Amino acid sequence: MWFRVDYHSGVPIYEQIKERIKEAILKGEFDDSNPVPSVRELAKALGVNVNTVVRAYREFEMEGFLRAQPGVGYFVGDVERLREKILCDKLQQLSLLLKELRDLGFSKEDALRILEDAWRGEVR
Amino acid sequence: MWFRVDYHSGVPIYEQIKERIKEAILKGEFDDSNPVPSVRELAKALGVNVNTVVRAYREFEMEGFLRAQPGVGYFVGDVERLREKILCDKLQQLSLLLKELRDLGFSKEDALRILEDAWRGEVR
DNA sequence: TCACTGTTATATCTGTTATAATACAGTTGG
DNA sequence: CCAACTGTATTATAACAGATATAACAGTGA
Repeated sequence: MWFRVDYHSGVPIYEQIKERIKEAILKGEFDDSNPVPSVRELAKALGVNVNTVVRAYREFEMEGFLRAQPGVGYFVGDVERLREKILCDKLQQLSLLLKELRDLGFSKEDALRILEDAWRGEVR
Repeated sequence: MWFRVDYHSGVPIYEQIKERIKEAILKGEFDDSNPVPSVRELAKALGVNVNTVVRAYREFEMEGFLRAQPGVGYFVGDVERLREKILCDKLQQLSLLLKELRDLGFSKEDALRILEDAWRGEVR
């Protein structure tokens, strides 16, 4: 498997799985020749219980980003919608965070400098 | 009391207390004539157990933002250090968030617009 | 048929959160 | 001194979430 779970991070395992699967979907790492791992396969590879993977996948399915096909497997849903949802969430976070910084006395000019730095860094 | 705990938010009560006390300290609402409420007083006012308030105060003390004086009460610690620590944490969040937005294909120009909006809004 | 797939259910263990009830010791003002 | 506050400590209990173990059932496809 391309990642490991961290038992000491305080973050629930099923949340970690959702996060990693989400990243992989966004990077377009899944297709017909390289499908989402089955619940048993992923559980075995990560050394966790099947139910834990099931929970992660089912929550993801309810959010519309995975489709379950009983007897066959899980498949990626609407990637573009996933991207838009994440973008929307992060924009809200950004707006909130900036207001907090402003209230803490942070200057707009310094915030601008951090923004420039972010776009200066290399793209993954 | 100037706030209430939310039993249905999923956020532990002691965390809610820490957050509210932190905000009050930052706003300079505590001094000799208006000290931090005693553990029993706050517990009674919020309708929660003393131990829950104790946990909140003790964790805050270990972070250096409250000083316990047995027999007397709790007092605010180094407010400026608290402000700096929070600022540092939020700047890290900002940097991370901006890089994520960039990787999601968000444009620097749109980010700039959100930044302008944040500093345009009213100050608390 | 066989070996996969997802689905469902039950029971159990663990750690965290919160409560309740005491008890002890330090501080302060009358 | 004493009463009424403070913080501190301990023990027991309950509730809940997270994760596990185990098992069974049904759909798919080579």
